Amino acid sequence: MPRFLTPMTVVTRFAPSPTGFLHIGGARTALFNWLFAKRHGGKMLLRIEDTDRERSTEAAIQAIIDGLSWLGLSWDGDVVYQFARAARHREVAESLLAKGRAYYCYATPQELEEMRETARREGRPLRYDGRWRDRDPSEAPADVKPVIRLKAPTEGETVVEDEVQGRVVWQNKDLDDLVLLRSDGTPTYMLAVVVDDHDMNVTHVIRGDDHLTNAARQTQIYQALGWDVPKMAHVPMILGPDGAKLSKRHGALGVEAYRSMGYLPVALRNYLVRLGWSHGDQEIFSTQEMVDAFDLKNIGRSPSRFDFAKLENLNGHYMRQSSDEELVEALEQLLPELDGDEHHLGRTFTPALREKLIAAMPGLKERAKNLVELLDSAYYLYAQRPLHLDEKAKGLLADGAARLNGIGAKLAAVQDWTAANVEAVVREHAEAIGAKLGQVAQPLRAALTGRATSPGLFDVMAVLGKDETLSRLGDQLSAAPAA
RNA sequence: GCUCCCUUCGUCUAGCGGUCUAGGACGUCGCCCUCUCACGGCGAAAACAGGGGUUCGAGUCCCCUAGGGAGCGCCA
Repeated sequence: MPRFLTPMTVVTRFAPSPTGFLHIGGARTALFNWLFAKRHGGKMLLRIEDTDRERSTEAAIQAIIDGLSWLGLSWDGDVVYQFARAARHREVAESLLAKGRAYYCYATPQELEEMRETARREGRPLRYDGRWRDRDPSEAPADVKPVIRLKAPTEGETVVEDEVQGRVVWQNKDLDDLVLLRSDGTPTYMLAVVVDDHDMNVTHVIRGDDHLTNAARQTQIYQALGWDVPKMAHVPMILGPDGAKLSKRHGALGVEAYRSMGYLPVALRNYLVRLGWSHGDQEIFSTQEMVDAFDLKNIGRSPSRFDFAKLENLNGHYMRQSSDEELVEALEQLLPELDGDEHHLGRTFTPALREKLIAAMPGLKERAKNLVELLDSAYYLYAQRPLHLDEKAKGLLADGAARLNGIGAKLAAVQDWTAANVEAVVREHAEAIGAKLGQVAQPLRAALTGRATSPGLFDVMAVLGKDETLSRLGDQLSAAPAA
């Protein structure tokens, strides 16, 4: 049946190895796979590559799943655990053996190490020399358990038509006979990926370009098996801010770290999608817009650096865009993740505080770049009297307390405590003493919030309420030396 | 060492041979708004790694050099 009558369903997969957290590069790879699948009405599968039994951990699997969930990247069907498919992998390796496309190799690890060492010393390529490729099995040492190696072509070339990198060509003489099955009968990554991608009907392999060389070797396995090679797209890596490889030491954080730093998933997605991919001059993408616009063609081929400043900017944008309720909700969810609890907020907000937060949120969200800052900037809402003033606030008050003389009584006379009404009183007071509004507003802000910056002063007073405002004012003025 | 990939403002990028005196965004700086800080508005500085070709014409194509990156495991 012609292909155009049976449109191929796009199937992508995200295939992390559970040896650590979901780092930022992996998160972007997952995002790209997810977007591509969504764009084409296909599916994204999740496969955990846990064939390295030594290094795979349950905690890492959980971290990956949590990270994807937090980012809002859902996968289709059940999670596939690669190790569980070992029998199938072995079967495929043996079928290759039967077809004469693979062979037993009895070289020991020590032997291999010597081989590499010699090659290194003599400046030759570090490749397996094929010493068991055509050797008669009767020569096999009885005490060595063999591995199965692919009998790779020695002439001609292997070509990968990459959706991002273009046509990439290797000379077969440069590629050696890779191990398919270890001596303990478990599959290597190289074999497992090919078999799993094939069995899972994966149509598009989108992954980091650290796999580009692997793509050539995997192509050889596909060819030996007589299977179709899926389309491949190798996306450039994300480097640290200094251009160096992202390592544990700088920048290589798990996505949960970004959550703890107060970034919104929607902002991280937007930041990540523009790292390596572009759509003309567009910078801001709703999730739907990303899905509609995403393609492989516009993924660049050069590596990019991670830039916190831009992430912050985007995060600020999405915070301003969020509803007040959503932000209070997000703050509450962040509470358990903050180190220490310097403000004794506990793990949830009291109903009264929640109400104040929502009321003050329009002014607060304009001023914060992440949720941690947002919570901190709301200090004046949950601070206990008497307020602890920071250095700048102390300075403002020391300088301007005198200009506040008498303002308490005027404010106490306000009947209907609204932002507009208190503003009128404060302006009047400033005028009466011959001061500019700022000269009164700043010390007042210091007294009421403990900080030199805050949302608009009259909004602050309105949210605080008359009693609390007057009490805080009284605390600071009575504590200050008489002017 | 060998193989492969990459190289436009500080950063992310637009550019798909002429419309490029190279555009946008973040960041930086200045001005405006203003009770502070933000937000918002306006404006500025800021890049085609270097060298050879090809072409009437090159940021765009080819080659070399330099600089980055990846891989070369019975890790994934």
